[in-house]
Amino acid sequence: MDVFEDIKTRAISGAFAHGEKLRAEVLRNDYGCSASTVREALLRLAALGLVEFQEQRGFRMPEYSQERQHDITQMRIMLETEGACRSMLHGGVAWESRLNAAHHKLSHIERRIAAMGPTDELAKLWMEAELEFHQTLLSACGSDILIELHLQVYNRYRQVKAEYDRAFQHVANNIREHQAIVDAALSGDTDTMRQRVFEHFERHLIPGKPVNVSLPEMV
Amino acid sequence: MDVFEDIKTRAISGAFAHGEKLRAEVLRNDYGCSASTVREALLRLAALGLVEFQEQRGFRMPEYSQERQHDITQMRIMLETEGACRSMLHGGVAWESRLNAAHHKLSHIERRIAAMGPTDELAKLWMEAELEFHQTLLSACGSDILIELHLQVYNRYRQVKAEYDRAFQHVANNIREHQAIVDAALSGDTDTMRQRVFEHFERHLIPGKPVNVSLPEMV
DNA sequence: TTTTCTTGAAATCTCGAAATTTCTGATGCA
DNA sequence: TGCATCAGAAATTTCGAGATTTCAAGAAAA
Repeated sequence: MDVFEDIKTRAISGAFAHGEKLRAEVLRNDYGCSASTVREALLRLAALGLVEFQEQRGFRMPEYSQERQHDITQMRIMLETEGACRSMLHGGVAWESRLNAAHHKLSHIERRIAAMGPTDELAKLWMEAELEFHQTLLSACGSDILIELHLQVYNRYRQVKAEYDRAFQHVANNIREHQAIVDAALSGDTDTMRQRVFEHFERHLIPGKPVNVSLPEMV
Repeated sequence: MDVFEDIKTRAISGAFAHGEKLRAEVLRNDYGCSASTVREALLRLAALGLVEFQEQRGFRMPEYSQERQHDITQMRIMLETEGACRSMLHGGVAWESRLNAAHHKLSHIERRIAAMGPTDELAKLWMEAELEFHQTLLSACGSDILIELHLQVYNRYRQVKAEYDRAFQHVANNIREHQAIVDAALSGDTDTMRQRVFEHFERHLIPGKPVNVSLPEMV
């Protein structure tokens, strides 16, 4: 079993509480490996910002704060706006159809959740499809590093919103907003895309707090 | 000695060649510690993108390519533009004076290098002062995550440009461009800042390749 | 010659124990 | 009581050895 990947999944999907201490000696029991192996995984997660590390004081999950959520959301807006707009310019029809496919898969799952409520199985599928949709959005941007930084920020966002996600009360909005993003992609108008990406994230910002300043004004 | 910090410094300052293999059993000799400790440091560096890691195949330095340089430069432009403009809006006089101080220190070192050539001692001071200047530029932006991602990208940039830096042929341009950025900060005009940040990095881009699209056009 | 297999060496990864540091809370003193 | 000190316990970090995997060179087969 891949200890790193599994702990990462748990850290992102809310299996650990905000601020919870993560002890290698404890986690090893879940994997039947040594504490050193767990420690190695935790160090890598720390470098990605999913876990906090203090020398001689071990590991713990980041604390929740509204400011952190705002900050991460803001960064997602910035990276996804830039990535989506670049994809629109360079992606061509191949990208548009991949985006359409990713959206189709995601919206299918979201509609099932809206209809029958969120089972564990559906929640897992949703997590995968949601990431895939947003990654597809950026996939034709031509910048490896933009994609890499986005994944880092995306994971932190998921971690912060894990509790919120579990309720799936946003699912109706999500369906609409994702559709609006796909429409913008097909329209070819980057200003519209900017607006749609912003609207998708708007409710996770602290109202009134300033957002991006080097991007054109929104709202 | 802090193995992680020291290997990081070496990886950034060009002590290892592009593509060079990094073996824990070899590096341990430089620090008098066990291979596990070195391995731990390398894993953390890999998570930051300063070293590449392949399972069962160890660690190596990233290969150089013009595309990688362009990509990283582009990301620096994006993050520093955004961070500098936000700092201008929220930083106030305290930020302006810190920026001035950081620039004064940096330009002092750069003038000495221009006059007497780059000694090892001056090169080390320059590395520190250059980072401090650019971090000060972003320091009042109000976004922890923007600052963190910028540091990651900055380090990769330094790594890619380590050879180029050593010659210090750009030092005259640098003095002028840093001054121009400070002037823009004091002018209060964010459009000017955008332009000045872009000009500072322009020569590290691949000519003709598209840059940011969600930011206003430049050049 | 080219390809596949074998085999020994080298590199990587995992492990549990030992060394070090931090935490806890009990004791003594003002 | 309030504060400092000092064990003992617990947690963290380091270590070198052993297990596993990859790499490389030569032999065998096509």
